[in-house]
Amino acid sequence: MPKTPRRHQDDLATLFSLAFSTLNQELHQRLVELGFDDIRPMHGFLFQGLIPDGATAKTLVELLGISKQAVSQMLDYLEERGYVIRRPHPSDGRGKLVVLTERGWALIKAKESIYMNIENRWGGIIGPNHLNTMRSDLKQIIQFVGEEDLPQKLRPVW
Amino acid sequence: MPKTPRRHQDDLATLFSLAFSTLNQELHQRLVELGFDDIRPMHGFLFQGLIPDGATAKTLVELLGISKQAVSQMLDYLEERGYVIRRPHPSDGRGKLVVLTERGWALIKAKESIYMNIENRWGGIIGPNHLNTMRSDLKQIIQFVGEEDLPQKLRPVW
DNA sequence: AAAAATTGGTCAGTTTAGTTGACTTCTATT
DNA sequence: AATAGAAGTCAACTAAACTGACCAATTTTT
Repeated sequence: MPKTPRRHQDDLATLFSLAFSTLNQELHQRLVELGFDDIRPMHGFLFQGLIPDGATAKTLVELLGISKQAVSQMLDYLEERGYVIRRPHPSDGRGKLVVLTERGWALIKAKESIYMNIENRWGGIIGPNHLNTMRSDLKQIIQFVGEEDLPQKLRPVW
Repeated sequence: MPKTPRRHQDDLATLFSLAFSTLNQELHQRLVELGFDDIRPMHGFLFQGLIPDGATAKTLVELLGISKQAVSQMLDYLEERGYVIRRPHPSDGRGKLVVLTERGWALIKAKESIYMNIENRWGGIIGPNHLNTMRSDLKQIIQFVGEEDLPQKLRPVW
């Protein structure tokens, strides 16, 4: 009896999920090698919200689509480890402005360089044109769906 | 001062994540409408492992990339709710064979029909050719990476 | 200008979904 | 027959989200 190992399906949901997982595994593996061993996948989405001039927790809540308490906990974690600092908000006494520290910026740079490397390699597999087409197709779909279904929150994770 | 709402980035990781999230939100929203209100996203990957003739927990562990105890808990959950049953394994007294019930199959059919509908709509946005190209490009990349980095586990979530 | 409602954020406790460790039963290897 | 390995479960723990209650500052209403 031939051993036919169970293969993953090829519906889009599975493909997106595996592609994302692949990217993230390599990213975080390399970040660990560079000394960023305390960063979890979800943090990446938060960091993007802080570029370039920081953000309030409120903004991050909207971006991530999670509760404000969850965001606050993530910020505690990242502040303890020196990636961000919370400063009083310049114009709103209730709020705080979260900004990147030097270490936070170093992480961003490292992330960008790693992604660039991966995308180049992927371009080698399917060709740069296909990769660019994929990117713009995905952007189109996400934009379309985002406009169509305003009520539902579009969050980076499920 | 113009209100410039924070937009998502367009690196591939973000795009994959948003695309996946979009698919999953619509899928689960519709499943709830059809009465499948107790299914969580991760369950989908498990169900795929049960098509067509069931599987052992061991196989599911390899497919999902999580601990066997976690798989066992998921199976408890799904068995309680009538989606699967655990039968003694026909040839290995230690093992059990997990198979889909009628309700389990009904869920699979519903899922397939919903995905087909979504993919058709997406084909309308970027064109069917682009959608097919995207699918085959993703398959190529995942296959390539999977062969290259054998040690690391390729799991459907992070 | 005072009162009321809203907003940004935190504190505390809970839930969900995974983890590890210890164990039982059955199988495979000597 | 003895022992090592594999499939699966039980129990306890952890990570990361959640909800509810609350405080302080701001904005709106009267």
